[in-house]
Amino acid sequence: MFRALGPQHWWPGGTRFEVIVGAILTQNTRWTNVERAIHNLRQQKLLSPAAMARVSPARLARLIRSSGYFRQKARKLKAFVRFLGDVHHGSLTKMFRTPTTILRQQLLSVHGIGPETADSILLYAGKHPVFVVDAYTRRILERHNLANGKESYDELRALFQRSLPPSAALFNEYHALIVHTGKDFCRAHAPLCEACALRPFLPPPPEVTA
DNA sequence: GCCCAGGTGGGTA
DNA sequence: TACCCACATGGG
Repeated sequence: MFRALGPQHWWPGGTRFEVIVGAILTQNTRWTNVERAIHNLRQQKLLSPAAMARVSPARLARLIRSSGYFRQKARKLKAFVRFLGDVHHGSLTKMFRTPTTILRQQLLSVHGIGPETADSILLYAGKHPVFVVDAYTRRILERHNLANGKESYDELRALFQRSLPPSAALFNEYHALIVHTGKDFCRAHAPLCEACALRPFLPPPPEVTA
């Protein structure tokens, strides 16, 4: 994938806080919709933990409207900056100095941060070597008979982390490439994929209803 | 019009 | 534990 598609440059320019905001806003949402919301927040100078802690939930929701679920996500952003203030004195530097497994547990306790968002924050904002699993990762593994669909998120994450060197740069690129190819991973890049080259793409069987 | 997107939390059995 | 469902905008 890397040879064919090159580096994906995920979250190269933004601040750590911007990456975290993006990770929350992009939940089940296209990145293009998130970009407008980020743009609004930057324009209003709200892309800092302190500023976001002060803004009203209603105004925050209005500014991030384009990213969908805007009331829920405003609440989630507020929950994160409150956590950051309460537990890490408002400092991302202090937060990311926390050992990976402990910080992961802390993040999972914050409203609106589930496993994928926690790992995206750890990896893309904090450069902690955790592998981010998403719906595409699961589909690709199932298609290649490396998973059966019953595994938990953490089991799939463990599969990658025990099979690869613990490199944040590698995990960054790998997850980004999986998301970039998305649902068309196998079809669009069949020449890269031995399993798919040998076995033409088949749509999933229709649901059988009782 | 319909489907889907870089999920998560709350409710019910 | 294992499903359901709400959350909501914007692009193909």
